[in-house]
Amino acid sequence: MGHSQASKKATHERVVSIAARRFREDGIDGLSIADLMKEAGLTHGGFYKHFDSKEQLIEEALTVAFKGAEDSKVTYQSSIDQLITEYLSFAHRDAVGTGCAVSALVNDIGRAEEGARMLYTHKLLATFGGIARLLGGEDQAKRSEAIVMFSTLVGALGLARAVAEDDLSKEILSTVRDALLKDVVGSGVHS
Amino acid sequence: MGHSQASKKATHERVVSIAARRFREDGIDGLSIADLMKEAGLTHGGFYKHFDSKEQLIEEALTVAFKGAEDSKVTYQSSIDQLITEYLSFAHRDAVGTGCAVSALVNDIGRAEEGARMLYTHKLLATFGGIARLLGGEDQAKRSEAIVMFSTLVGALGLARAVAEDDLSKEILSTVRDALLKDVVGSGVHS
DNA sequence: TGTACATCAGTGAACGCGCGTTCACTGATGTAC
DNA sequence: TGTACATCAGTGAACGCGCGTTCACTGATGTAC
Repeated sequence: MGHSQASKKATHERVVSIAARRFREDGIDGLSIADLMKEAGLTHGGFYKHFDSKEQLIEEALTVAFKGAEDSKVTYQSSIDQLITEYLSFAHRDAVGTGCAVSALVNDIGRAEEGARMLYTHKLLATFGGIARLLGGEDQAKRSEAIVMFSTLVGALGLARAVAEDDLSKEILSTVRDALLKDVVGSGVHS
Repeated sequence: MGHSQASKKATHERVVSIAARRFREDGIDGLSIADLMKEAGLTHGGFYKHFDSKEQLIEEALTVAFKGAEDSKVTYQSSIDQLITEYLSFAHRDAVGTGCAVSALVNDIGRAEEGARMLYTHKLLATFGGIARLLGGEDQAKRSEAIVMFSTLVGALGLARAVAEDDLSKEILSTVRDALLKDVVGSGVHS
C-alpha cells in the first residue's frame, strides 16, 4: 500500500515533537505551519497529509508537551526537594521549549480553543496530585499545600524568564528556591 | 496652526490607553493596528500620525499599563492583606485588560524587544520594593519575602485564568489567598 | 467681524509579505503476478 | 526474481485574507489680514 506506514508515523511524530517544543518557545500563534515543516525538513503542503488543521496539531502537540519526558521529570520527581531545585534551576529557566508546558503556556492557553484548555486543566490537576503525593499525602491539606507551592514555582519561573537582567533573574530563582526548601523542611515532610 | 493640539493629544492618549488594555487581553502580537484604531473610532492610516511604528506604541502602552490606576491599585495597596485579597479576587481574575500587567504579559515579554523588557524589569523591581514596604521594611529579608509572595500571586492568578473549569479556578484563588494571609499573620506584620 | 489661506489629523486605497489552507502533480515504495 | 501497476507522502504554486506600513488626498480648524 504505497509508502511505508512506519515512515509516515515517524514523520508525524517528528512534526508533533517539534511543535510541542516550538509552541512553548514561541507561543501557539507564534509558530507557523511553514516554519514548523521547514524545521522538520519538509515543505508546508505536506502538513495536511498528517493533520486536518492547525487546531488538530495544537491538541496533539499539547498532549505530547504535557506528557513529555522533560515535563514529567519536573512534575513527578522522586522528592519534593528535587522538584523545587530542578524547577527553579537556571537550566530549566533557559530550556523553555523542553521545560514545564504549564508555565510556558500559562498566558497562551486562555486565548486558545476549548480542547487545548481542557488538556491544560487536566495536566494541572495531575500536577497538583503529583506534588501532594510528594508532600506525603493526597488529603485536602496536602492538596492545598501543593496548589500554593506550584503557584509559587510557576510564578517564579515566569518572572525569572521575563526579566531582562540576569542578576535579578537569578535572584528570583534562588530566593524562591531557598524559601520553598525551608518551608518543606519546616513542615515535617522529611520526618 | 491647523487642528488643535489638545484634540490630537486626547486622541493619542485614547489610542495608547486602548492598546494598554488590549495588549494585556490579547497579547502584544494579538492586537493589530487596524483593530486598535477601529476601537478608537478611527481608520488604520491615522495611526502613523501618532506613532512611528507599532514598536513605539508598545513602549508607550506598556508604560501606561505599568503606571495605570488599576495596576498600581494592586501593587501599592494600603495593607498587605488588602493586596493579597484584591490580587487574588475573582474581579481581578476576570479583568485581565485592566489588571496587573506584570502577570498578563509574563509570557509575552520574553518574546518582545529590549525596550519592552526593560520597562517590565523596572516595573517588577518597583513592585518588589512596594511589597517589601507593605511587609514593613526594605531590608534583604523583606525583599526576599516580597519576591516569594509576588511570585506566588503571579503564579496563582495565571493558573486561575488559564484553567477551563471555574471550580478549580476559584479553588486556586481561595487556597492561595488563605495561605498567604495566614503567612502574613504568622510573620508578625500585624504587630 | 468676515474672508482667504495654510495646516495637518484623519481617510482609505494600495504596497509587499506571511498566514492557514487547497490542489494538481511527482516519484519512491509496496503489491500482484 | 523480474516486471507492471497502484498507492500516497511529500512538493510547490496558488487561494483569500490580515498584517504593518505608505501615501495622495480631504476637509475641519486655526491664523492672518
